[in-house]
Amino acid sequence: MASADSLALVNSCMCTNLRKVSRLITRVYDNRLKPSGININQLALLLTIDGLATNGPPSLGEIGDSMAMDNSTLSRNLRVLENQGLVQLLPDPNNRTKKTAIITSAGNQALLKAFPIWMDVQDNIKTKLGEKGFIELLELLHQLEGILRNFE
Amino acid sequence: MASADSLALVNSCMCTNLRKVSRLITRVYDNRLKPSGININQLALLLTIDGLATNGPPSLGEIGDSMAMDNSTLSRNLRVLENQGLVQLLPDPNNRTKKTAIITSAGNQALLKAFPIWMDVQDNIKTKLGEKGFIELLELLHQLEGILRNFE
DNA sequence: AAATAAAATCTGTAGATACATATATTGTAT
DNA sequence: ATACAATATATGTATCTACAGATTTTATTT
Repeated sequence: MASADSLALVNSCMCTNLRKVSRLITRVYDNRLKPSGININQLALLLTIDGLATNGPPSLGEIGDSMAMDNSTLSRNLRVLENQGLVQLLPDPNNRTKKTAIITSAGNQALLKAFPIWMDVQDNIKTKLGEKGFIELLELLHQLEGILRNFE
Repeated sequence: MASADSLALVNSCMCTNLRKVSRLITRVYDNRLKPSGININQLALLLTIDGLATNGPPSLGEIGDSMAMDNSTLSRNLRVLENQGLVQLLPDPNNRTKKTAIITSAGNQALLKAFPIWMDVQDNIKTKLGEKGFIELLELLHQLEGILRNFE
């Protein structure tokens, strides 16, 4: 290829940039969340389960849809939380192919311990990026998410 | 927690959103790139190696820095490319602790095969998001990258 | 009612990610 | 020149990611 242009190319790739920033920001959040015993992925899982629980415990499918996470990935990620005693997986009484997830009291404790740390990191980034840029970035990510969810 | 708020919370988390969109966009790119034999991570690696090669083959450390990828991760990702015969890892003659990476002819062929596909997906997303939004998003990601690289 | 299709979850396999630690080399201080 | 510190890469371990295919149950068709 053309050596000189390759860096400019990869620097303009939406996918590569998202992956890179995703790596960077995950390290920052995970590092800060360490004292809480859970990482940002596990925090997001717990919050999603909690958020979807208004009409009974959500099924794995619902959780996976909400997080845009492959069901096989979700299955294994929930296994980790289950082994840590933070969630419990129960069969759906109305449909034996389905399984539902509920947060244990230990899970709720982890959530409460992680929350203020999350808030602190989030605010820190918001300050550094500026409120306007922060909101703009979230909005663009939501737009892109919609596009990618219906990509051909 | 407060069930109703949890979804709003996770929906406003910069890290969670970046991770989610990163999953989604990686699936789209990887799916399209399948005929080329390499995925978007491998394409980014090859382009970075190529881009850094202006003054001789780059060391693993340089590549990892450029991609904001942990060196242990990079080491394993390069192993995959090496096993596929797309890159070659050579000892640095000036420093025996260092290793440098060069792209093989098979690697260049993969690159040339992947490039038009990459361009097509990239243009497709740019059209759907709008040129303005696309550029804005890239700019905000670059800003955030700078912030995260120097986070305390 | 039996056969077929569809849906939900799990497993096999493979790659991506990073922290902690080990190993080997280079650089520095005494 | 030797001892010590710093640098670069690799390995152990664990988690995250997803495609393909298997299994079980539910829904539909005939």
